Amino acid sequence: MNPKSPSGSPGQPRHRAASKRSLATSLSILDAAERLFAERGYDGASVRDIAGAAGAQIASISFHHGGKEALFERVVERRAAELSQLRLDALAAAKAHNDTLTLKTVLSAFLRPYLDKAGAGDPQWLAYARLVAMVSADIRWHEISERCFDPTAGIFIAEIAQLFPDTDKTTIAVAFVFSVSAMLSLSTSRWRIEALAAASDKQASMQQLSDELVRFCEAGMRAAING
Amino acid sequence: MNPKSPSGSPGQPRHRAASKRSLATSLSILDAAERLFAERGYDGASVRDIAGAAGAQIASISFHHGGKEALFERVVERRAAELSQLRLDALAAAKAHNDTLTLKTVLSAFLRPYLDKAGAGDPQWLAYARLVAMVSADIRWHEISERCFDPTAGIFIAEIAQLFPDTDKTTIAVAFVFSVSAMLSLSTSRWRIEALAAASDKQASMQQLSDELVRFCEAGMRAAING
DNA sequence: GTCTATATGTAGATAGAC
DNA sequence: GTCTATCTACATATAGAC
Repeated sequence: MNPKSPSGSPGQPRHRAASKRSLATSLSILDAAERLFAERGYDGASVRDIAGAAGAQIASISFHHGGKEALFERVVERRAAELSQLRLDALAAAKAHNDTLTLKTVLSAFLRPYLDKAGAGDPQWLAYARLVAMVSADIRWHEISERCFDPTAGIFIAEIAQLFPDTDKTTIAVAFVFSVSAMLSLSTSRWRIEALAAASDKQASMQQLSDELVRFCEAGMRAAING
Repeated sequence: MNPKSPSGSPGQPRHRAASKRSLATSLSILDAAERLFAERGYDGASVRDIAGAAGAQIASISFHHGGKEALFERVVERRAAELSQLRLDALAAAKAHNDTLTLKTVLSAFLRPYLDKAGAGDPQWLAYARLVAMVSADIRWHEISERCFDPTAGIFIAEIAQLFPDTDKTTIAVAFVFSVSAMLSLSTSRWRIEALAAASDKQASMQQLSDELVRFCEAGMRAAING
C-alpha cells in the first residue's frame, strides 16, 4: 500500500484521525468509482472521470486509495462484508425459526439479500450489484472473488450438502454456480428480459423476478441432486 | 465504414478479390482479436497487442477492419451466424425426429451447440464463447446482442411458449434468460466450480457439466411455468 | 497491401507549492 | 489534504513511401 495513504486500518495509531473533509472526499471517490466501474468496466473508467464525478482532484485518488487498482479492490471489498453478513444472518434466522432447513430456505438466504439490495432503488447498491456480476465473470478478478465471495458461498454449499448427504459435492457446487449466475443476470440482463418478453404486456417487478429466480434455482438444483 | 477497406461484402463488384496474403492477414487479426478481447475485455485489449499477436502491423487493423470498434463487432458477428444455424438445425432435427417436442428437447437444441463448441478444445471457439458471455452481460454491447443473438433466442422462446400456451410469455422469457446465464457461466466460471468443489475429488468434464446444465434448466423452467 | 513514421489524444502517477 | 503542473507511457488512427 502507498505509504502516504492516510486511510490505514483502525487500530494503527500512527496517523491521527482523518478530518471530516478528508473522509468525505475519500467516500465520494469510492461512490463515484462504484458507479463508473459498474457502468464501463475497470479499463473503461478512467481515474480522471472518477475524480470528476466525485468532485475531487485526480491526485486525490492516489492519495486516498493508492492508485486505480487498489481503488477498484477497495470498492469491491467495501460492501462485500455487509452482503456476506446479511446472507449469514438470513441463514441463522432460518435455522432459528425452523426445525429442519429446506433447500429453498438455504437458497433464499443466499439469493435474497443480493436481490433485495439490487432492487431497493439505491443507485450505489445497484451499481455494486453490477460490479459483483462483473467481478464474478472476469477471470482477471478471480482472486478478489475468492477472497470476498467464495468463503460465504462455500458455507452455503456445505449447508446444502448436509441436507443431501448422498449427493456428490461437485454436483451441488455446479448447481450452485448456475444459481449464482442466474442471480447475477438480474443485474446484467434485465434489458434482455424486457426485449425478449416484448410481446407480453407485463413488466416484471424485481419482487416477481426474485420469486421466480428462487423457484427456478430450487427446482434446478433438486433435479441436479436427483439426476 | 472506412471507405478504403478492401473487405466489402461478396456481391460488391467494386473491388477485385483480396489476395491470399491479404486474406490471411485479415483472418489472423480476427483470430488474435477474438482471443485478446475474450481474455482482457474490449478496453483491456489494445490494437497494438492484437496486431502483435496476429503478426501484423498496427496500421493493418484500420485498413482491414476499419478501426477497433468495427473490429470488435466483426469478431462477434463472425461466428454468430454459424452458432444460430447450429441451434436452428438442432431444433429442426428434433422436430423431424419427434412427433411432439418436449421442453428438454427445445432447451437442448439451444444450449448444446454452444456447449459443444466451447468444450471441443478449439481455442478460438473457447475464446468466442467467453466473448459471447462478455457481450451478453455488458450493457454497452446491448445492440450487438440484439442483432446477433436475440432473434434466435426469440424463436426458441416462442417454441417453448407454444408448448405451454397457458403460461405468460414473460415468465418463459425470464426463465430462458436464467438458463442462458447459467450456460454462459460454463465459460466464465469453471474456475469457480472447481474452487467451490475443492473438497470433492471429481473433476467434472464438459460433457457432465452440459448434462447437468440441461437438467437444471429444464427443471427450473418447468417450476417457473407451473409456479 | 504493407510498412514506417508520426499526429493527436488520453492514460495513470507524482512533485512540490500552498 | 488539496491543487496545479507536468512526466512518461501508451492509446487509436492515418499519411505517404514503397
